[in-house]
Amino acid sequence: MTKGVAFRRKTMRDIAREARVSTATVSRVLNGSVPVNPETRKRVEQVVRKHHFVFDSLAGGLATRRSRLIGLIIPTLINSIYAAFAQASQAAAQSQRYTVLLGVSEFSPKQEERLIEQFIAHRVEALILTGADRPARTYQQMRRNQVPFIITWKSTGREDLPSVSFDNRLAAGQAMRFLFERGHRRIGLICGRTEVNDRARERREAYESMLKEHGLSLNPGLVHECDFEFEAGRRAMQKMLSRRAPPTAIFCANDIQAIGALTQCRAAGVRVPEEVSIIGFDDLPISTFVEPQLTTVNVPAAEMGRLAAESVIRHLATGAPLDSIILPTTLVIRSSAGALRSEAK
Amino acid sequence: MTKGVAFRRKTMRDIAREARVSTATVSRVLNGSVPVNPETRKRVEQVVRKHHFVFDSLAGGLATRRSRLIGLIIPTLINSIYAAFAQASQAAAQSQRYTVLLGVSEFSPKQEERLIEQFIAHRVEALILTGADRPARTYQQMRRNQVPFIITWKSTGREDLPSVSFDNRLAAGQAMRFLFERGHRRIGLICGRTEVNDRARERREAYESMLKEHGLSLNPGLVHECDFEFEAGRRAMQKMLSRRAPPTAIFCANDIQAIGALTQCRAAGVRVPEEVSIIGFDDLPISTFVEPQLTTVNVPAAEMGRLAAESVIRHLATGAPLDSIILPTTLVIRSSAGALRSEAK
DNA sequence: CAGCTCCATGTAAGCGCTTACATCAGAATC
DNA sequence: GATTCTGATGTAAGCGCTTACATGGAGCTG
Repeated sequence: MTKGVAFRRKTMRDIAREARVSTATVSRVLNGSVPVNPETRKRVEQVVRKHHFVFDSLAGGLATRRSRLIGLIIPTLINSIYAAFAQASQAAAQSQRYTVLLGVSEFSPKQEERLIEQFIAHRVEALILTGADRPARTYQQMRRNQVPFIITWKSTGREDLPSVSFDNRLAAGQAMRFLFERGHRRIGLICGRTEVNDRARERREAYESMLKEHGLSLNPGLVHECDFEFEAGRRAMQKMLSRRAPPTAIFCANDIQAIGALTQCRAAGVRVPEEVSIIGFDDLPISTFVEPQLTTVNVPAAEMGRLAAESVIRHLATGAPLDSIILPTTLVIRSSAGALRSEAK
Repeated sequence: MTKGVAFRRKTMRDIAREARVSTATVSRVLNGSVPVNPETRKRVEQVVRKHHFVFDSLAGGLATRRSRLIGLIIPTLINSIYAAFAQASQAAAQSQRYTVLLGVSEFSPKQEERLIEQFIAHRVEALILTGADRPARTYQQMRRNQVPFIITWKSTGREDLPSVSFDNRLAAGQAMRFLFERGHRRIGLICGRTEVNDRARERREAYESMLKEHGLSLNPGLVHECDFEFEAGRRAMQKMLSRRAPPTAIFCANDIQAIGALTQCRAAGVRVPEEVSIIGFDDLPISTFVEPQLTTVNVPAAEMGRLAAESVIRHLATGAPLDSIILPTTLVIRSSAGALRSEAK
């Protein structure tokens, strides 16, 4: 592996020497910005190819103050809805010759802050973030360093916090409305941990305010916050079912937990949707491959990822302001939720 | 956003001036390598904090020829087994102060090659790759640029292609052996596209050679290659079931397709495992949340991701050779596969 | 007290690019 | 033929770090 002499990659200087031009000309050929005599160009290109010259983005970035790097920070990849989002972002960035730095915060603001600082040190040109919930210090850090950022998965409604998202409240409302319209009143909620997840918080708020709207009081025993794991959803459902008056419907603020809940019903011999309706959130591909098929709220994860990257790149290229986008969500009615049966209440 | 004057981040020079030391001393304080007088150190640290100085990795990398960047290239994030792998890699890199460049190749060697070149331009210190199937040119490109790489998800058995993986053949063999031991002889295979996926190829080879070992001839109608989608698995199963003599067992080379297959059985009223046994591969979290629970081969995705990153970083730090690791896999017996019933044959 | 060590710090030359500015040959103008 | 213009190219000063080497003062030694 190690040669006798220290290894040195070819530099533009080497290319320049061999092509008998200056490094400036090599740079011009490579960037194709300024016109270069076709003969010279050809000569340079030949030498570049001959030596498999690879441009040094570190040096280039240092000189131009443009790294062609974008930072993407998500809370987890385990929930495949974020994976779909990340993949779409990466693809969009890639297609514009940007490279993605990936950070997984694991729902920890500390961890996220560390990632952001690290990414800024690497001179990312922009950041794509999940949710808006972070200390003011973190926002200052980005502003101070003039790093544009865009928030995803949560619509901020604030000029100074541009976002590409859907409306979590509205989306959760679609699910809850469905249940109310079908006659359900004793409705449980299973959702993510609201103290570290503002998307879950908004969905929970929608749940609570819809209850209030219908003159129902909040029953804390009907609300379970837990991790994004099938097993957590299952356990939450188990607790709900063991109540003297179990809910007739459950709104799960994500499909992972919904599938956990569904599984528990099956294990407990509780029929879905006859005895209890379950409604999910995300519309994961798996949701049509469980029994019964999951009624859920479709969220445009991939589109959001793509748009976030495109929008931030457009901003970098044109200086156009980063404005917020709100994408629609749709309730996908399948079989896991239905009308309240008389015998259930 | 835009100030009157062009924005300039604080540089080490600014810090040096204000702390009345040279940039060399600032650098020494920041890196903590060379001893610095405690008073001087404190003074510098104060100024650093006061101005929220952020180190410039581009400049630092240019000077040291070490970017603290690692490239991670996977075929997809949609199959959550790769997501788990990627997340573990990222976490391990993060914990050693490395940053991950993420590339998703979508099973395209062209795309992968582009990513690799781009990553080399960004001066990644190492690459973590999926599978060993790529043109010699791509390997040359990495070697020419002295970028160490490690192959994952496939054990190469070659010194010059270090890998952190499990043995796909062995693992697939575990599944097949289980079926043989339970009396199955007409066994179908559903797997990924072997022309773009050498992991799938190895699993298919194991399937074929186990058939041969048992004196069985390969029936092409019993083999389906398709994408990593539930729906693709479902369709493949549909075709199998519509045969005049459907297989009594199916080996699915990944859980996604296995779950698709399972779903199709349910839809077609074919009981699993009574009428047909289904065995998966990956042991995704979802596999215990489907009905019946999936018998599958557990692969150490997260551990592999972590080890790949750690091993490559150790190599960078110590120069220790990158040697290959083979991790064990285990067959997890649940309910979707069972003994051949007499009436089935 | 000359000579030596040792430690903390400074000096300055890069790292591999970009780009403002200078240069220069040839074409065009008068 | 002198002047001006134009287009292609070169020159060289950075970009913000690191680090080999130089420096200089303090503390020892004999």
